[in-house]
Amino acid sequence: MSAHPARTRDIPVATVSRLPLYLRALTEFTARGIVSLSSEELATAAGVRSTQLRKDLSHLGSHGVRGVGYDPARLTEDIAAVLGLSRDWPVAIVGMGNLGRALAAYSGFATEGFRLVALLDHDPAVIGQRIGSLVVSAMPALPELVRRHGIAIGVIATPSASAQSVADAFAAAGVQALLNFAPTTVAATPDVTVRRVDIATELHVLAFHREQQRLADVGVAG
Amino acid sequence: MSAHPARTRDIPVATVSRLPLYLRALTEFTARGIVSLSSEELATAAGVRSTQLRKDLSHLGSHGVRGVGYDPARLTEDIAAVLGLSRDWPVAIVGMGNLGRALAAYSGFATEGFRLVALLDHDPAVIGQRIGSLVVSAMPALPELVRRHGIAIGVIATPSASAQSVADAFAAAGVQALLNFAPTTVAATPDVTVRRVDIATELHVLAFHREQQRLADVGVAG
DNA sequence: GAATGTGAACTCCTTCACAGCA
DNA sequence: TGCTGTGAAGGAGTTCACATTC
Repeated sequence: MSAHPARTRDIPVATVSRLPLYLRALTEFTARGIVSLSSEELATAAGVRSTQLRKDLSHLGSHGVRGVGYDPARLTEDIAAVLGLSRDWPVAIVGMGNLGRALAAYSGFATEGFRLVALLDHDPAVIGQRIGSLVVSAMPALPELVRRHGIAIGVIATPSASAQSVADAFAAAGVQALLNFAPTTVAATPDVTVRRVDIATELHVLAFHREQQRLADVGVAG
Repeated sequence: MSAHPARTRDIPVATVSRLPLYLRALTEFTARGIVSLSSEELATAAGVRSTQLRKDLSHLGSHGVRGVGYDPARLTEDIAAVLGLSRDWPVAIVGMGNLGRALAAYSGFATEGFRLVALLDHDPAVIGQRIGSLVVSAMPALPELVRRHGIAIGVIATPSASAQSVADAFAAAGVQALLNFAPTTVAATPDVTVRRVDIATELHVLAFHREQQRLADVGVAG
């Protein structure tokens, strides 16, 4: 195994999940024509501390200049490379309810290497419908769609009850990266990465924080 | 300050963010008529280790019986109380694009104490439209809506460019818990809790994992 | 005997302090 | 002098091992 300048291995997950933030902030700076940038400026734009940013970048073999700062264009390229954004990432969404349709129309899929190539549902009333430029397929078509388009990422936008069977169907078809919007946990083998976007949980956490604040206020007052 | 059986203070954030998972799993067990439950069973259903579950519950002053297990109904109440779900949480959504509309139709808001009471947008073409049982209001109406409905949680479903100003408007109106769906970081004073749901970031993290896998495979093969 | 509850060890992440370099 | 890059310290969260209780 040879030494590699930007070994993308052993980068902490916490760091990886912040790289997209840096990328976005960098895009804005680049658009404004900025050609040099301090860690302090970039960190502020991304909503983190400058030490955090520098430590994160150190994991990917840094590209700043001491006493000067960073070149936004260069840094953008380096981060994009680590995230694999130079490749093409075909995406499929299963579940064409309100959320699925909103996601299908979501511009975030169109940018940055992600490309929506298939929409699926198991409801015969929805199958065959045209949503945007795609036609909704039936679930049995999944393996063929995965083969044809090289689908790399599967999005689960079904109700909880169907989430596990959809995850299983994706896994069986060879899709090893899943984004689960259903408010439930899905089990998967270790070779499949599952990330959860859980709106109800976020609301609960917010409620907890407000309740804490209220109790603290009452405690001080009483 | 008196000792309190379930001091909801100093519960780790990580624990709080798992409580909703336990709550969901418990709901299913209760629905099935289960009256006793081991930490192992509940943990499996929630997708965590049993030691993790027991440690989490220990932070809220546990209510299990050694050698026996937990009473789902009792545990549900205790967790719901910690999360403040016995209260009513009026929610407002700003931004009636695809995502905002999907969220407005999202059933998760209806359940568990959350109640959608206001929809807002700054586009005159959208203001006055009826979405579900609500009519879209203009942004200047926000303070009045917050007062009238006691809005506790604000949802930001606008494009990135507007996210900060919407966050500021919520804060100025006294809403101190925000859920931000815009793919950007919003700044807020410490008394305002902001949580981010970032779909693009999740996709990026998944892409990174797949890319890692691919590189590892190539490395082994070559 | 069986399962909970928890101090202690361990791992992971963040922040600090400062060495290194233009 | 100014800002990056990083070892070391500190803090947070998870897992382990086992004492505790029914």
